[in-house]
Amino acid sequence: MSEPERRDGGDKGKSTAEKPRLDRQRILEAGAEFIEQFGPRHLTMRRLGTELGVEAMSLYRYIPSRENLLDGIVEVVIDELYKDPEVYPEPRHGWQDYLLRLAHGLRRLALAHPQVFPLIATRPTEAPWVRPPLRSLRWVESFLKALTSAGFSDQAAVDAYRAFSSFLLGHLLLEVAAMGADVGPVDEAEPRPPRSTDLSDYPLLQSLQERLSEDRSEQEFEEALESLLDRLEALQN
Amino acid sequence: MSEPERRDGGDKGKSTAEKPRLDRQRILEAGAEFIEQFGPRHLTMRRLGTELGVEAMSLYRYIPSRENLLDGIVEVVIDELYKDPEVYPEPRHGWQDYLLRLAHGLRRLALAHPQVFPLIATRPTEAPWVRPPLRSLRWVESFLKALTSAGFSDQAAVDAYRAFSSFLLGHLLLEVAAMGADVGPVDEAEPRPPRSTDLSDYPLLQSLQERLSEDRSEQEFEEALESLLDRLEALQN
DNA sequence: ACCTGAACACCGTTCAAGT
DNA sequence: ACCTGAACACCGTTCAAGT
Repeated sequence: MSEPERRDGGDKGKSTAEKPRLDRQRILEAGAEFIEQFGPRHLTMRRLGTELGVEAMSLYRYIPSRENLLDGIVEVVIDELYKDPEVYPEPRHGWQDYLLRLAHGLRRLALAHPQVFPLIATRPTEAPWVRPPLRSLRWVESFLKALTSAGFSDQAAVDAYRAFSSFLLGHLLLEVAAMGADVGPVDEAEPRPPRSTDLSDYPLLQSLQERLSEDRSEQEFEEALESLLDRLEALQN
Repeated sequence: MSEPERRDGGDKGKSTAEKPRLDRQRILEAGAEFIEQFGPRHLTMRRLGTELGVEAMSLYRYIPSRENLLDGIVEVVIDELYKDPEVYPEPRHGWQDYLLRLAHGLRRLALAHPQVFPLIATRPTEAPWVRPPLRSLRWVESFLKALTSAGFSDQAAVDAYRAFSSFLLGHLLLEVAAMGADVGPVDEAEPRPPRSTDLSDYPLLQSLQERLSEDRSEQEFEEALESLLDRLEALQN
């Protein structure tokens, strides 16, 4: 059986990723990638189609609307949390370890997808009590189980869930914003004018600007997280 | 010189808010109102024009682009903070009182503009260290002055500013989200199907659903705020 | 000086038609 | 079964033209 040339494997040297076939998962992944590259504003059914080597209209066989596309992209991205080996779906070394791992996992996810994260933060969830950035029944269940098993009352577990959510949301949204993420244009041409703000009227800002511009996000995160855990510890019975 | 009738004063009794004249401020206020009514997604140059009794093209005499319109709306809304008599631009009864008033003022503002708040939270600011939800050099200066005057070191004041920002952002974004705000459609027709999620696979959620649906946002806010102040107190020298 | 009509390039989405 | 072409209603934005 000589195989002098395989006829399907040939990549023809096209530089972009090939188009193995259209399906929902592939469209969503391409969408996530597109947003990470150009920002949510530029994601268009037509441009995404082009990206996939297909007419925009073809996407409608797999995705009912642009809104649904965005929701799907958010889902596909947060689903990565399940694949993070550092994050356990149930506590193994106590609830603090569980929460630390979960928090760090979400932070890694946010930093890996700074342009998608604002969508994770602001897209409506399936129920008002399914809060970003967890966004899934499965993780909320996991969270509550971890705490109640550790001796938290039902109410305390719920309170902890809420405090944990808003802590993560605030910190991570600000951290990705500082990376230049936004729901906005990201004008390819001019990557945003240096715009050295006029601080003449703000003496304190002037003298503190350097300090304000330092990136302390990691320390901030760790300290606030630790303080949150202390606070939660007080809720435990 | 008899003046039997003045020719410019007549109001003609039109019922809707009059169109006294087109100007930037009026457009921005109309925009804020529009977003609060229909959601950011529905705000269109053309629809806003119609709302103001004018063709969309006329807006371009005052507003260079839709992006600029959104930024202007955000600005106009946060500027309300200056008009809140409960919020002091400089501390009068100590830094804790100052921070409490500032936090409560921002919460009132968020609750008064639940549809605009996500824009306040996610629109890019003029410098990365000007964080939402304060978003203005003037408030950052005010904040830092309040704390340094109270004996905080420069670094501690900056740390406090960051912690305060992310606390507010997380809490308020989640609170307005629970009110049904989103950067999304708000389909007038169906105000979102009750969508009673299937919880059969999540026993804990099932038994805690009632508790999870309770609105405890005020207590949450107060408790987290108090805990934040405690944390900041530890930074003070 | 201020507003408008017409036009351009681009959207999301539908549907009959092609392969 | 899957993709496309043509079409519709709607955008943001520009600009010459009207009053």
